[in-house]
Amino acid sequence: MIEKHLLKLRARDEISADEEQAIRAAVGETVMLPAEHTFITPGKLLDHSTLVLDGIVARYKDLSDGQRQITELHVAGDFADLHSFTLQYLDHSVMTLTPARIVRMPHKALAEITERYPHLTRVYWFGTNLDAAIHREWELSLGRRSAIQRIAHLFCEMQVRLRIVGLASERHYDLPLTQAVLAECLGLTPVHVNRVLKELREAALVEFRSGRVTILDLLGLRAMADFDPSYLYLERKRPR
Amino acid sequence: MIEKHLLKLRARDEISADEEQAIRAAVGETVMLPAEHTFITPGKLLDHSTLVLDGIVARYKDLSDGQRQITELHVAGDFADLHSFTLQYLDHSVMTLTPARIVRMPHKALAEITERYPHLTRVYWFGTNLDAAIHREWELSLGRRSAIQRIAHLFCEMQVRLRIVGLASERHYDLPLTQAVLAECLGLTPVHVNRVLKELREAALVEFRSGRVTILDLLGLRAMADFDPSYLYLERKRPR
DNA sequence: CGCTGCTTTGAAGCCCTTCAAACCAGGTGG
DNA sequence: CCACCTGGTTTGAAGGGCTTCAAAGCAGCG
Repeated sequence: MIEKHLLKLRARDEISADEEQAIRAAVGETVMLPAEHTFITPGKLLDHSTLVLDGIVARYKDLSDGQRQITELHVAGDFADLHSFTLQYLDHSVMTLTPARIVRMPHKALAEITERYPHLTRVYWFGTNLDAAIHREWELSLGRRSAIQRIAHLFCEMQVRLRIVGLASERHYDLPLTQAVLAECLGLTPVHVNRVLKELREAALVEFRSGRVTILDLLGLRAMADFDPSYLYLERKRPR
Repeated sequence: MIEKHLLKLRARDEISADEEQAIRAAVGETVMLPAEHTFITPGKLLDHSTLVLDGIVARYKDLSDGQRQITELHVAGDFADLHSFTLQYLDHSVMTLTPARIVRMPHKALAEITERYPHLTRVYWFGTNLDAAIHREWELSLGRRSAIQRIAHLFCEMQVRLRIVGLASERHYDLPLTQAVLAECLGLTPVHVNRVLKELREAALVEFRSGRVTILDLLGLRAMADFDPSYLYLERKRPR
């Protein structure tokens, strides 16, 4: 059930059998959420965090004129809102983009983990810092990368993140999003996303069709995007 | 010495005298850094975090073509890199924009805090999550706000953050940055920042001259920016 | 088989960039 | 005490990347 979450954690640190057991004990029952469903809104007091088992989930912020910016995509194995444990309420919304399976971890259970499992606490603190690192990389994309670079970069990021949890190969993965949703991730209009996808296709770098990404030239795509995966913290520099 | 740091913490949570003492005991000597000095580079293993006492510090990321995006500004009272405690190395650089006074907190000392002061641990975890919230708001600015809105928003944010630590009044604060640095925060060119600053001045919303911000119309400025300070988590919804 | 939501394409326009140069203030040295 | 230098600011003109508006094409589905 939480296998993908464990895969994600173990890609960055050792997780003992004890710790694994603590995690398993902390989560509730599996819940199915429909697509396009906003299940966290800004300012609402929260008493649990949401672990994604399946499907794609987005954090987003709205402007008062209705414009929307997605600030991070979440996939199987991710907590969508682990930061609500310390923040209590969030500054953004969280919604499903596809139908999704989730489990909830009560903040009470998280509090117990922080009392009894100091290493696991640091692993989860690390987890929220990894989300922040992804935010920073998106700031760089939104601020300085061209449209074609932004799209290429997003496809590179998702390939790495999905690969960790066994949902991507070197060349393929499912990403069942519309071009309008991509536009909301990338600070672009749907029309322009469409045009740039065509460019990427014609440059034989990557194809995005019916919710599936096919990478035609991984190195070329990474070069186009100026993609450096180190912000995903998969390299362990030194064991503690 | 760390008074502004305590002001920042106490704006969001209670800090006991014991905890205050623990913080004071954890920091080393005051160090002066010159302006324009990059003191943290990506990938470098770190054994301490940096608390800013004075001056302005920036986190930034570079593209290989030399373009730079500042991902967050830090002011007196902020940790510039508290997240390095769990991350060990960073995905970005950190530099002084002005001469700065800092103190270092060894990760060893932070580790002891996490063992002996569970509440203070959560306060610091909260602190890194607050940085992430600022990153998200900047993603929204970079992705969806116009140039004039971005600048207005940054001035609103800095007014609130500096006010907390006693460095801003309702209408004035020092922000000794060049227009080129603002451009690197906002994903714009220096030329365009200049033009938009003129617009804001002529609209009688805000003036930025010789490193000082004068807000002429706070409500108008906030309306222009679609500024909502709740992402800075100054509202305590419920005591724990 | 027509509806619905998504994708694709075209044409026009604007926001911001690029390139270039003038302006200005503060600091330095003759 | 002014001439000079330097880094930052300001302004102009031209261009381009992305948006806007509009409509056609297309695939899945009841």
